[in-house]
Amino acid sequence: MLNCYCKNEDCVLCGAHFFNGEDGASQVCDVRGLLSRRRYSAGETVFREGAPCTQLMVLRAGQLKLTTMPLAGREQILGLLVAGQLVGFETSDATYPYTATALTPVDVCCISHKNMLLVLEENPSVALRVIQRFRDELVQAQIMIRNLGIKPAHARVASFILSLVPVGSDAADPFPLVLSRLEIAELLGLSEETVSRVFAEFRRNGLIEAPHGEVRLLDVRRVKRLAGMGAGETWDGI
Amino acid sequence: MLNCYCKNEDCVLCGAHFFNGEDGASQVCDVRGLLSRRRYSAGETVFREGAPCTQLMVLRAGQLKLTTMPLAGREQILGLLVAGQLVGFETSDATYPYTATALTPVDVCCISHKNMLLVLEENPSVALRVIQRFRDELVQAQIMIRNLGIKPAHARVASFILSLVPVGSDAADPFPLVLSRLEIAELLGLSEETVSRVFAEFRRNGLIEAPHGEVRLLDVRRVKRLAGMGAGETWDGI
DNA sequence: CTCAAAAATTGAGAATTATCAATGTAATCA
DNA sequence: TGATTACATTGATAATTCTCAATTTTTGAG
Repeated sequence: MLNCYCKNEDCVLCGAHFFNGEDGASQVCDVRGLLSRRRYSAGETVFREGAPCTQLMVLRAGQLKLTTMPLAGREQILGLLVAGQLVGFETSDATYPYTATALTPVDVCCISHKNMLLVLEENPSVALRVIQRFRDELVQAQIMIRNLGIKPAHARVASFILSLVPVGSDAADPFPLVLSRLEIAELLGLSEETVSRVFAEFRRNGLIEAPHGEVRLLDVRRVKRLAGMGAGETWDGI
Repeated sequence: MLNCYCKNEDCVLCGAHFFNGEDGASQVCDVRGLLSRRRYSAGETVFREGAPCTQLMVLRAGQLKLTTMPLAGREQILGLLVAGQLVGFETSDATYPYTATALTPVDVCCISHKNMLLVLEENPSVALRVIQRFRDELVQAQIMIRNLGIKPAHARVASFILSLVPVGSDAADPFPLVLSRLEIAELLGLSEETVSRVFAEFRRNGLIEAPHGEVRLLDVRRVKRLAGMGAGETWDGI
């Protein structure tokens, strides 16, 4: 039995998956007391860029957006976090390098860096999991770099829409869209108006339906083709 | 005494800094036999995107660029690696997610993933170091995202030039530029011509000198101001 | 339910950047 | 050295995207 708040199997800190040894349930997690749980409602700031960073958090439920200080009025969303991801790892200057804001109601497990070090030192498998999470985030960031660097507006929006499709769901089912047009723009490095226009164009061309707060893919093939499209390839020939 | 190829103190795998315990030199690294060393000359491909990924490498000397498969003719450089950084960590599908090319003569220490796992399991402090490296790379990637997302061409080029200044050197000293204009363009998400024009403009305005293969900052203040500049701020008013 | 506020859409014109094309310059090799 | 090739610069034009402004739609409060 696991002495911590988390229930599901693949919590980085305390899921059975992580703390149990090769032989199944024989090893037991003992991080009760090290963990605390917090909840935030949609729109709340979880932490602000520059604030002291002393806790590592595991996102248990909900979605977060990470943003930097606006530069010349514009904000840039650095990434979105979903359940299972880590945030707030120790920095060289012990301050958060970005602001985290809840996009939906959010549930996090917190552990102080000091305690996290103890856990890591005693549980090599946890360290491996943590490394794996960071690697995944790095891969995500590299995908963003690629998108921002070479893709024109339609392709960015198409990629973004595809990235929203929940894993294991039928691509034809509608899915929720928690970001506003402005937030999508901030994520994709575009203006709000450009995002709106691309959505309109996709709708006109029968690629998607986009009632408020959700999206439905009508033509996955074409959206995928657009998403992979680099600059210079024609749009309406597809 | 350390039984491995690496000599300097902060090698992730075998530097004294990493393997020795709190009490100094009492713990000894024993990774001889696990490590192999490889060298590449400038322009050589270290590994190619999609190739089987079985080794973790520590860049000992030189610089690497990481690129993805060109999309519609354009390549995107995902990042540059300098001495001390890790590359080739295990992926979910056991293939490299990008191509690594030597920009200068390069020297790497290699270790198989299997052996790396052993090292990580036995040396928690190595795991912490590895996590730290990944976090640093993630921070780097986020800086790139911010640059690509919100900065106009001049600001990107200015940031790039500033990022080249070797740490601890006088900012007024010239420093080498190993990337071609095209490579800079691929890194910054611009066209080769735009990069060339911005360099020309910087030169005309007395901000830099840029003889072949190197750069020298003539007016650090103004370059810094430009680097921080977002879209919409005027350029020639500075 | 109605009104006020916020978000999304649409249009027109301006700014930035890309593309195409030509020319200049530097490095390389026989 | 001269020829060849790659790299860099510059100009003219086109495409993309942004900005500003005006509407329309949606949301939430009372």
